[in-house]
Amino acid sequence: MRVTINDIAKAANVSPATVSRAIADSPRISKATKKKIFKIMEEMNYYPNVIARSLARKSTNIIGILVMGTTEKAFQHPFFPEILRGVASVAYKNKYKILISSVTNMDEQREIVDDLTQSGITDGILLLSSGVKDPSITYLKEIQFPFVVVGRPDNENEVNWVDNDNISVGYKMTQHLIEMGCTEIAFLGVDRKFIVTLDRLKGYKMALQDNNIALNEDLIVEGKFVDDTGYELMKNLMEKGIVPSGVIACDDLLAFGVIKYLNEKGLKVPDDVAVAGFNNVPLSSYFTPPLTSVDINAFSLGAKGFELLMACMKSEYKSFNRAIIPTQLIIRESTLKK
Amino acid sequence: MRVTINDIAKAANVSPATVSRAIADSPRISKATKKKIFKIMEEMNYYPNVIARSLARKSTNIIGILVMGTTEKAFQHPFFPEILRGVASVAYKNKYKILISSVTNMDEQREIVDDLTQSGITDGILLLSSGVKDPSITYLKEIQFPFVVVGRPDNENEVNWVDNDNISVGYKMTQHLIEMGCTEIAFLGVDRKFIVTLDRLKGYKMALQDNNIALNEDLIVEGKFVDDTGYELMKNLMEKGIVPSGVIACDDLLAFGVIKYLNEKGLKVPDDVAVAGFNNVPLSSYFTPPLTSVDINAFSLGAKGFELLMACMKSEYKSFNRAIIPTQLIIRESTLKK
DNA sequence: CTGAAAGCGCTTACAG
DNA sequence: CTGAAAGCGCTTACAG
Repeated sequence: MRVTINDIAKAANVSPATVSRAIADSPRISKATKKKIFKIMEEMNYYPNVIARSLARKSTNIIGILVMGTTEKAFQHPFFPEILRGVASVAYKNKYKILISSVTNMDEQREIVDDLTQSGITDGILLLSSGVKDPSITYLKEIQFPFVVVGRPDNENEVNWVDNDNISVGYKMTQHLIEMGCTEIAFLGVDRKFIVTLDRLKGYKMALQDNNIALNEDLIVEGKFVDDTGYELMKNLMEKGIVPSGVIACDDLLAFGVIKYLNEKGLKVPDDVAVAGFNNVPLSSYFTPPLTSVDINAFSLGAKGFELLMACMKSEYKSFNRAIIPTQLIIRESTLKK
Repeated sequence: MRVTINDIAKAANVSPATVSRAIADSPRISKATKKKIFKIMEEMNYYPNVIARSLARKSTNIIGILVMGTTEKAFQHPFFPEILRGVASVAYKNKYKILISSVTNMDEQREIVDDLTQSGITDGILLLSSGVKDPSITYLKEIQFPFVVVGRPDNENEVNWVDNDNISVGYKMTQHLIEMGCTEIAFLGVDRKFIVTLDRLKGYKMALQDNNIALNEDLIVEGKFVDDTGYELMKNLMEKGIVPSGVIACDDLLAFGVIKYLNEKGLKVPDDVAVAGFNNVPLSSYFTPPLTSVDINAFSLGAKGFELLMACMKSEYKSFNRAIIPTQLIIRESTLKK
């Protein structure tokens, strides 16, 4: 049998209440008593049962993370583990545990959100997805359950969220390509289900405008966001007879496919076509040529997201907080035209 | 206030015990009573409190996953999310939840294992690491806590584990390179802390022997397993004046670095040097040239790992089970010498 | 087929 | 500074 708080109480000649208070380091217990209790706990190898504690406290110190993996590739994207590392690092320091669920579609997500919130297992939820019109967000707001979205949601003023400034991210990259002399810049991988891609596109458009470059809708290509379909997207574009001088892909993985296709067509990157991605995956620096990208600081997204969630779980005052994580444009050979 | 089993009992004019049994679909409750109870549960929007249930049942239906991320890069490796997907998929079907912890060293791992096992939060543990002389394994065996290791541990006959046959994996790849005409084959990324690298090395040696190729210890290079240090490892090797005709790297990430270095030195892959990796990361097919690798079926590793763990948590009969997940050699241009 | 009661292992308002 | 008691919301052996 495992040793309980009652065993400790008996051995220490105090009440279970006193042991409980000693563990919680209550100022109402004398130092001497605490010391005695801790000694006995040590000797008897006592560990508090967190389930019992959770039931009594009506709080578990567990948060749920929902990873929306629309495709396998999305889930394999290195930026998820990075966000997770960020969350875990802050959570660990604050004695929180992390329950993880990966979901493949919105319906499944709603089901899991339902379970996680109603079963009493989690104190708060972190949504790693920023789907447009996300039903989970509506629901979580409705039941007033603490949650934070990593990724700006569409109702941004009524939700706690953390994200990069993706408009600025798109702007910076476009500006960079323009400075490299590109005028016909294709923008690949716009996925209307993901706000992040729409924001980056918005930044792209703004940069063109600021540089008096006319917008050519043909250069904007919809497609999956995080996937390895860059090859096909580029192929489709060029088979329409369009050969841009620069290509911005919404994710590095797409950019790799783009470069592969260009290589096959005998076009040189960056001299014939400059190519850039976003999210700065670890391999971008090893690609041939090394890929220009934007580091989104996924670790910080996760860490900050958890901080917001903690605030949200603790505070009795309702508010909607947001946090913007800075990004860095990482210029590599793939856009450095001679 | 949330609605409890007692509220349902009152509304249905039965005892809480009956409601509890109805939820558990006990055959001892009449169909009529069940129907009445379910209807009321629905109406009152009742969800069982899993914490209370866990306390009463002394079992939580939560498993803990420990990801050993010795380096950031290791954690970012696409094969972790893939394993996780596999675990999650089977866990979800069986109504298990997943608690995830990432640890950066063995001491931290022990601490977390301690917490996870003693606090009563998890019913079983999945270790995603196969460190040599892992203290957590020793401990888990000692306290007889249900656990499974993904990756063959050194005391393989006293532990439940799932893994690929990494000796065979190393053998297959080496054999392939030999068939491509390579005789001087370098083997990069042997990390004595990771059994998987030692096993692959063993397969390499066996293949050489079977083909009557003398082992040249200079061609075996120790290094980090999952990291982007391939460039340096290859550089060190060649600066000793060694130019192999084939290179096998213990992970695709290393192989990418190797190819980058070879490119810089003006050596053609595969014609001058054939290069292969392991683990078949998503980008391997997009690399220039596309990289020969071995698919380890990470999803299956995870799924099977969880199955073993379930068996281990449920069975009253002690046994040590293992599962071997098949692998596929994926031959791409990087080793296809003309 | 159903219920009363004890129990899971904690916490905490109340009382002293 | 400490304790007795009630309570968190379930489950289950026992009894009928």
